[in-house]
Amino acid sequence: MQHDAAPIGRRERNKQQKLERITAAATELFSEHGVDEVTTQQIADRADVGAGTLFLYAKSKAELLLLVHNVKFADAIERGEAAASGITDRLDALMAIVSPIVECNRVQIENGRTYLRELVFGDPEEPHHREGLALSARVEAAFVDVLQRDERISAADAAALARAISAVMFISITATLYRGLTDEEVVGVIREQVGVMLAHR
Amino acid sequence: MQHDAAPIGRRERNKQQKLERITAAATELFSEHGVDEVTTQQIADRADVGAGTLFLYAKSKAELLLLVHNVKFADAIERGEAAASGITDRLDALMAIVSPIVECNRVQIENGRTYLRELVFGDPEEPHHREGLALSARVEAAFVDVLQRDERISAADAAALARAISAVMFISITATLYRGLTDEEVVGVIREQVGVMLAHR
DNA sequence: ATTCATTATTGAGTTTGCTCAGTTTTAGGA
DNA sequence: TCCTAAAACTGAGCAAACTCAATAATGAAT
Repeated sequence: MQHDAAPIGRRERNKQQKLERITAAATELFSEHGVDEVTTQQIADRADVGAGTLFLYAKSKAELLLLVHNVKFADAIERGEAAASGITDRLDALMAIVSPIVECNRVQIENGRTYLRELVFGDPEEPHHREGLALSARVEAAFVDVLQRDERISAADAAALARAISAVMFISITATLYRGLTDEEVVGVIREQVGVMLAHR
Repeated sequence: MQHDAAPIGRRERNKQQKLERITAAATELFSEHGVDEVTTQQIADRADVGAGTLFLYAKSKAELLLLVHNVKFADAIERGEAAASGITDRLDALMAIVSPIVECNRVQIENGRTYLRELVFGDPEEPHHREGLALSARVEAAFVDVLQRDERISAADAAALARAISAVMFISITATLYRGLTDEEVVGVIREQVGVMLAHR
């Protein structure tokens, strides 16, 4: 055996396994109980690592949530991009991107809110945070793509509009004001605002 | 003496004085060191009350910041409203409301970010939070006022646009991405987005 | 003035995210 | 195989927001 040319020793393999156990533990516990109801100790226990070890793999509990939730966010974006490409109406296409994102951040509403909060307010130097920001950028790029189908909209204007749409989406998903609404109602609130932005264009 | 008809006994007076001491202590310490660098113990000490007493007057450290910062926010809004009323151009008028708000939340950037974060993510049942939300509503109303000067914009559209502008303002002030910008640059970023929203209207 | 129910205050104690000094494990050279 | 430096791991301990059982102050009724 061991015909593996890659420099992967026991050490590297162990690290990888630990990261996987931690990720799995955090994913399960967060989605079952919500991020606020889970202690880092519980995660460490289930991952079978020391309490301190956790923080070698993610610098904070928030980073741990980013690590876990980025996967779901990325999936939602992918679905949205695919859906949008098949829709000609601009507003409908934009909302096809928005919808899965709203949904994915409201499956466990506390987690979604905390995730987005961390994305805006957390430390952007941390690796999982960076990945989350990259995903956000990808969403804006998708908005720009749709907006640019209309050649009357300049690149600069499309970029500004995409930013504004992102801001509206963020607030509509996270604000406590909208906590009681259904996913569809939140999407409706966003659609209304985006619709007005596009009016006469 | 004591020709005061109001039912204000020693008890009520003491409570009022304590609240004032706490408010003063929090205001001074927060603005001098930033909310994250101040402990509730320090505030209690300077206000000359027990550590537990603090939480009878504000349910959390965040509520304490809301209590303190609401005053500055209200002042900024007032100035903005006054300035906007003397400006005919719609975009300029909107930005006259935005500018003081951006400024006031960037005097001590950490406090401004935490304040706005708490406004969106905190417990809206708490009294000082409610007041903050009322101030936010007042800002949106001011936006609506300006937008409604153009009778081609329906009431519903004005309300939707006002919400969107608020969202853009929130993100532009708080996002870590813009941390390095000057106040003027942040205002510029907002102006660009609001300008595009209003284009062709 | 005395009693006493109500309200306000207190600070020691709890919880929990996170740190760090000490220990164990690994890889590779002699 | 043994030695050693570097890397990884650990859990006791720290800090700080917040709680709560015990205590004190208040004011109305007698």
